[in-house]
This record gives sequence, C-alpha cells and structure tokens, in this order.
Amino acid sequence: MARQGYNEGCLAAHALDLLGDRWAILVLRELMLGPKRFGAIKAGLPGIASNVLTQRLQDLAATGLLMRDETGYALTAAGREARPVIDALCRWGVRQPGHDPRKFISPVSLMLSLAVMYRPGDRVLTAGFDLGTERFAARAGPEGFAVRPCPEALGDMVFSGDANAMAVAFYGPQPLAAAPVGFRGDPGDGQALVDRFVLGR
Amino acid sequence: MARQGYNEGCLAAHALDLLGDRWAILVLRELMLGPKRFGAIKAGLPGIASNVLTQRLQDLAATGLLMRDETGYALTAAGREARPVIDALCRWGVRQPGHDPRKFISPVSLMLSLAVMYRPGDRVLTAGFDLGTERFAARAGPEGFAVRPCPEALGDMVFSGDANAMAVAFYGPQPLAAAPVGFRGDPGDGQALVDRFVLGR
DNA sequence: CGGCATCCGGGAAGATACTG
DNA sequence: CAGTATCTTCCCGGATGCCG
Repeated sequence: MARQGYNEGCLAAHALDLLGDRWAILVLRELMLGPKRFGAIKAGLPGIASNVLTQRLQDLAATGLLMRDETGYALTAAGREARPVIDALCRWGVRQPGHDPRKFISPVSLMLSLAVMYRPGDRVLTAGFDLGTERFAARAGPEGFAVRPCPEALGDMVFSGDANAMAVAFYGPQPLAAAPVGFRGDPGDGQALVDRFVLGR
Repeated sequence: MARQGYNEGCLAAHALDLLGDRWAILVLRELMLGPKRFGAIKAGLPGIASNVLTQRLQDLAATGLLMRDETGYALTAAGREARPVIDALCRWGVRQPGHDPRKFISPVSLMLSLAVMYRPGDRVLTAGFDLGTERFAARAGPEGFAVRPCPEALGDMVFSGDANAMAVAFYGPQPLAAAPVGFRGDPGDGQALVDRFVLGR
C-alpha cells in the first residue's frame, strides 16, 4: 500500500492506496467521533508503537484525511467520509467467526459499533455514556443513533463503565439490571434502549 | 494484520485481521463476480508476485473466505459477503484526489464500479460486455445493476473493448457514438444506459 | 508527558529463477 | 500454466533517548 501503491485505476485500489496501510483505518476510527491528542489515540490502539503512530498520522495528514493543530489531531471532511468504510467492515466483521469481545474495546469503537448495530425505534431516547477515559452523548430515534463526544455524560439516562462492560450490557443476553455497568435513569427506558441493539444486524 | 492481528474486540479490527493484508481485498475483488484460475486472478492484479498471490490465496482459504478446487478458486458465502466493503471503498475512493483512470483497470473492477455508480432507471435494459479476456452479462433496471460472468457477451446490446476504454465510454463526457469502444444494438438504448452512470455517486 | 527521531531484529512483500 | 524456492528489500514492532 504505502510501498508504491497498487498502481491501478480501480477505485477500491485507489482507496487502499490512501488507507490500506496497517493501522491507518483504525487511526481514522479513533478520530471518527471527534479530535484527540496523540496519547489518547495511542490509548485506543493497544499495541501500536509510537513511531508507527507518528508515521501514520503524517501519512494521513499528507493525503488530507486529517489535520494537526496545537490541541491535537482532527479528521478533515475527507477523513470523516471514510465512516461508511468502517461501518461496512464492522457489519462484515461481526459475522465472521473468531471475534472475541473479551479483547480490548476502545470507547470510540464501542460507540461506532452501537451506531452500526442500532435497530431504530419510534421513541426518541437520549443517553450519556461515561466510559472512563471518554464520554459521549447519544440520541436514539427513528432515524438512527447519533453520537457526539461530550465533556460530561448527559441525557435522559446515563450508562457508566468501561467499553468492554458496556458491550456486555448492550449485546449480552442478560437484562440491563444484571449488567456489569452503572445506570442512572428510568430502568424501563434503559431496557428499551438496550433492546434496540442486536449484534449481527 | 496477518502478523499477529490487532488483538482488539473492535469489529472493524477483527475484519481487518481477516482481510487487512496487502492485496487481500483486491484478490476478493477479482473473484467477486465468479470463480477464476490462478493465472486469471494474477492478470487482474498487475504487480503482484506469484508467491504473494499464492500466500494470499492460502490465507483467505484458511479463514474460509474462498475455496480451491480443480478448476480454480471461488469465494465462499463469507467471501461474497465482503462486497459491501469493496463497494464502500469504491464510493469513498472516487471522491479522493489522485485517482488516475488511465492506470490499468481490470475487467472485474470495471464491472464492480459500474454497479456502484449506477443510478437506477425505470426501463429494464440488458447488455453484454466483451472486455477481451472476460465477458459479462448485465441487467440494468429500477432495482440496480446486476452482473454475472458469461461465456459470451449477450443482451439487448453489446459493448466491446478493454476495461479502460469502457471506463471512458461510461464515465467520460463524450456521447457513446464517439467513445473508443465497439457497440452493437440500438444507439438510443445504448446512450440511455450509459447516461445512468455518473462517476462520484 | 506529548511528540518525534534513531537503532535494531524479525518477518512480510517484491523480484526472479526454477520445476512439474 | 500453476505454482515453488530463493534472495533481497524494507516495513513493522519494540526499545531507547531527546526535546519542549
């Protein structure tokens, strides 16, 4: 990919020329819901070496997918537009055997997976998510599941816990009351929200 | 990717564990419309080394995305289900600067791009494509653009020429009559079909 | 601590020659 | 034609250190 590219006129090959390098798509994933600093990106990518992350950020900046400023790194419009690629990977990946949800799940990747697995419901429900290192506010309505980063987890209800525990709560078989996460709000509303997420839709 | 995987519970990361290796997605692309022999796959991937292709085919077979038999290689259901990933890459890639349609376009990647860029029309039109080394039959209707490989290019009309010329005919600004491809059939129908394809949709 | 450069070992990818 | 064997190249991963 980076070596010299695929040298094809194929559109998919061109896309892979830009984000086919190892870690590249996952770096975009970490920035997909909002800007981050170097360390926060690294924290969402267990196993990446500092120099490799530096290299990826430079590559992605050079191709115009993200920009750097004093406060950190942020996707450009072109970078944000790669979200359907990540969504397609998630939808496909969930059907492939070998997936182990006990492995580390980053806060951003959990929220992106929720957006992908959401099955719309009529009532609009808002929820805050306090995932330890990151907080989000979400709105679940008939149109979809919209997430934005937030200094404080706000909404009709608030879920708290790490992303792996949150995955158990939203995708596991047990009722919300028995899930290993904190919950504040109306229990019926909470269960109604959780019921809208089905792994593998 | 293959090295040891990303070791994440993220669904996108899991997907990339399976098809994030260099060339892997493009190998799936070449098989997306039907089975092929080793040499035919290689012909659609300019620049790939024989041993690398061998390795990829083995990897993808080991993860259950394709199977080998006496006549060549064919995708499994899991492999075919990766098509939305390729489509998403195409849709994103066409919007990114630097794409050079003069570079080699494989017959399969042209047909896949047509399916992605198709804007549905009410009248059902069928067309055959004779791209030199490969032939396809397509049906363009209100539901979409369906392609299947075919020993002979059959349909209400037939286009012939290499894939790069076909890309000029379908995506270029000139009328079909002035395009560098062979055409047999009703010129009005041919132009009507070509008009349904807009690069960047 | 955030960000980045440098050095090194292992291993994948590239190129080419060779075999059935 | 369909790969296999071999050699080279160089990216990735990990450790370390520098600088603000």
